[in-house]
Amino acid sequence: LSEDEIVTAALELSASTPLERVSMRALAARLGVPVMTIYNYVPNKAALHELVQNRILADVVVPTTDAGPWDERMRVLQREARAAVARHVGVRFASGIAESAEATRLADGVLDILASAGFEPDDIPLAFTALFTFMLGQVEVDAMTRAASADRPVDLQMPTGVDPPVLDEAFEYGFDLLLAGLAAKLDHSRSRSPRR
Amino acid sequence: LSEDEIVTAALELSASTPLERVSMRALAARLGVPVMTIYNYVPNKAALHELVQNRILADVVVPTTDAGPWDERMRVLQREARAAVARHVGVRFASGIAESAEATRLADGVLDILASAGFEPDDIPLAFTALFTFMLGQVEVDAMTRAASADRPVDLQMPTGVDPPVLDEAFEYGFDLLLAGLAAKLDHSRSRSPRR
DNA sequence: ACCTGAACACCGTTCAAGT
DNA sequence: ACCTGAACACCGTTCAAGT
Repeated sequence: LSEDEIVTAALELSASTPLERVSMRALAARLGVPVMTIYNYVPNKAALHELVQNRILADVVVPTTDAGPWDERMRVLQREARAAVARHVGVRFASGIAESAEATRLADGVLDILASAGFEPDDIPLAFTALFTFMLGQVEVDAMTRAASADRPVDLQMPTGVDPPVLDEAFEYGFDLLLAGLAAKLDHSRSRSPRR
Repeated sequence: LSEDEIVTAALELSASTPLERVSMRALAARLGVPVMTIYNYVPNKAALHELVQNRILADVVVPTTDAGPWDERMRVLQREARAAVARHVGVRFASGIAESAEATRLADGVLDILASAGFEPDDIPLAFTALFTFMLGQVEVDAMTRAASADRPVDLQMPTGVDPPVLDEAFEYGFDLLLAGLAAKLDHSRSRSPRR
């Protein structure tokens, strides 16, 4: 038994029940070990969730500076991050998002991209938070949609009938709104102080 | 004892522990009744959460059409909705957001505002989802921040150091990015088909 | 009808005892 | 050292029995 096996088993179980409700007992059963054996590898459930989060985000790469214009790099990064989370059906990040080293790595990636784009130092935390907020909401919306279509075929939680197939498009749409707004701020601040 | 008293007690308890972790037993203790008595008024915990959500959102008003330009009405609505949720420390909306009648009312309000602004029918679900996603993320960010500052004074979950005081500013900033982007789409579609 | 005690089927985690 | 059974202090909810 190893930490890796435990994380893998947790992810497997989270395909059929939300990770937050996978019990240590069920996890142990899956692994074929007594419950308390898990505690030799993982101090508690919160730590397990952090390990799972690290695993999920580990292979999201932050595009290097030479990979294109800042907004394209941002788009790629966010798209990949969202996909990595969405790939695991029962995973949600409601709490403790940045106790994980990988989440910090990605957040730093976003900050680097913003810095390389030339944003005013004052704007960087604001821009970061806007992108972070949207991303968090998107992960939540994705999870809600998956939960809804697991229960009943359709019947989404949005009143009009915003269909699930629209969701990828909606992500791009919303994200583009943010990026376009940020690009406009950048032009504006550049035209006011042309040097640097 | 009444449904109202139960909801009130749940909200009171959620000031010190996250609503999702307020137990029926603790709620009963607070009300000074045996646990099972609650079940005469509320079928289960999920229903209770829905009632709480309705209570919280009930006094958020959707600005009427004569209350100003569409983007200003949208700003007021979202600002008020966020404030209503943020007012209750331990409340989060991760799951089942639109089982509540009040949430549906507000969502319909957003859709009406978008329609009154003159968006193309195809854009409305996308614009709605973008705003909804951001709002959901904001509620989550607010809750995370409150949880973090309850445990330890500072030490936020964002890497750089996005301070809590910045949060209101960040909400306006991100929301403005979305609104500005939407306004631009509106201009664009108007200039292409000038009639209507 | 409305109420509620006891019980059921769960939780995460501590702790002491085993090798 | 590593392992783990038993126990503790909880859960939400069902069910049967009370008025």
